[in-house]
Amino acid sequence: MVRPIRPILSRARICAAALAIVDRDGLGELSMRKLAGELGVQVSSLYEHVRTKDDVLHDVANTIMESVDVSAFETRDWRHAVASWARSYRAALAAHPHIVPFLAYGPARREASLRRADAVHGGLVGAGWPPRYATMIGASTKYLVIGSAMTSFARGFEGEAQVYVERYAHLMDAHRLRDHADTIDRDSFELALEMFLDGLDRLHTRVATPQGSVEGA
Amino acid sequence: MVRPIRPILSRARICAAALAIVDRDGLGELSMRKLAGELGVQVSSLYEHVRTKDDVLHDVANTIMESVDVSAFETRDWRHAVASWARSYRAALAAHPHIVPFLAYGPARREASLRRADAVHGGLVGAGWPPRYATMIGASTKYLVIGSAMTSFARGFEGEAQVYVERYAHLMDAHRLRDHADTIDRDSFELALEMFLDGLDRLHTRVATPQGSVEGA
DNA sequence: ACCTGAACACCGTTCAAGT
DNA sequence: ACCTGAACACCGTTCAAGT
Repeated sequence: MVRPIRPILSRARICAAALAIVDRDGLGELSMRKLAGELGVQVSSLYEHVRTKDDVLHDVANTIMESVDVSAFETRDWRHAVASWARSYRAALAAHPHIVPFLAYGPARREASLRRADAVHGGLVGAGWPPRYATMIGASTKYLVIGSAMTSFARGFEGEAQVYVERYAHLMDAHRLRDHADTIDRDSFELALEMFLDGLDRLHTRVATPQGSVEGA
Repeated sequence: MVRPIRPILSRARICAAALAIVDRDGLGELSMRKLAGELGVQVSSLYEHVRTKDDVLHDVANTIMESVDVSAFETRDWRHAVASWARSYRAALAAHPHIVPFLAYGPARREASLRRADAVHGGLVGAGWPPRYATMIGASTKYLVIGSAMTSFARGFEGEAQVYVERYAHLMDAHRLRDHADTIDRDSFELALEMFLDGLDRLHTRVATPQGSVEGA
């Protein structure tokens, strides 16, 4: 292998390669040695650019979180904003199911997450929600998205489906079953979101301050 | 060390010791060697009783899931049943926060989980919900519990809190902050649950079959 | 500055051997 | 049946050394 004049490695290249491995092989299959191998480099070279494996995963998680769209909070339609944020959030996780456990587990001190949280909170307060409720609505919505992502994407990598396949093998094949599970998951998420928003709608008329009024921090 | 006449090890003892380590040191700190060490035994002895480390963790997860109370579904008050199931479920996870990532990630083919799922589904159908809605309500509630457990218990082991502590060190100490975070999490969970149930209440009057009528499987 | 090669202290799991 | 001790093929991370 020819020694390159310019550096092979960079933080961004390492992050991209790590995401590719996680997406392809799963979170448990990511190792620094494999990562180095795919980049055509020795393991220890990675440590010139990243502090630790955890560091790499945080980078990956940050990248994914950056694709979550919170722009709808710039309007005053809080209901639509929460719904579109939640759907965008869920879609971002669905695009990289294998990393969800890390993303959900790790503390939310990732920059991208904090910035999104600010947008959500600000948007809700701007729409008349008291700050305390804005915080709770943000947290609740996150629960729904994370919970949905965890339980639905976790399924199917191994388990559950097989149980039903064995039991009802004559009824439907695995492929149809997987599609069915995906539909149930999406529908359940949408139902929860709609019911939650319906409930909030009625609460809003009781607790919201008139729009435009100033709220204490 | 004296060689005992009767067996030292058993599946139950291994499971109990594993849970103790996970609760005390965290999921990442559980290793077969440490487990063996605490049981006063060599690593390889464990493999006489369990097939794999994953096997041990599934046992632990099953134990925890067995403490979830679904007895409220024996009544016809579906709203109270869902609420008390959700709270019991969340409490069970709160009692063993470190294992939540495993519990949430692993496919739900654990026996205890499946039996609970049956009780929930049956109870909702008995209360007049069409089977399709019963499935979705069960899934949605699970999302909320898992999401709440993941995001709230994940925080605090490292991260987030520290950020605020550094920033607002003069405002409050870490202890008060942790309490505050716990309160926010509980309140957010309760808000989401109430709003969800409020939404469902109105839906119920539109889609439910008269109680006592027979539903197709 | 960037990468190498060897080493350290760990893993989960297996297996022949002892009692 | 139950446990031991050694081994295998892995980990993440460090560090002196090369260019």
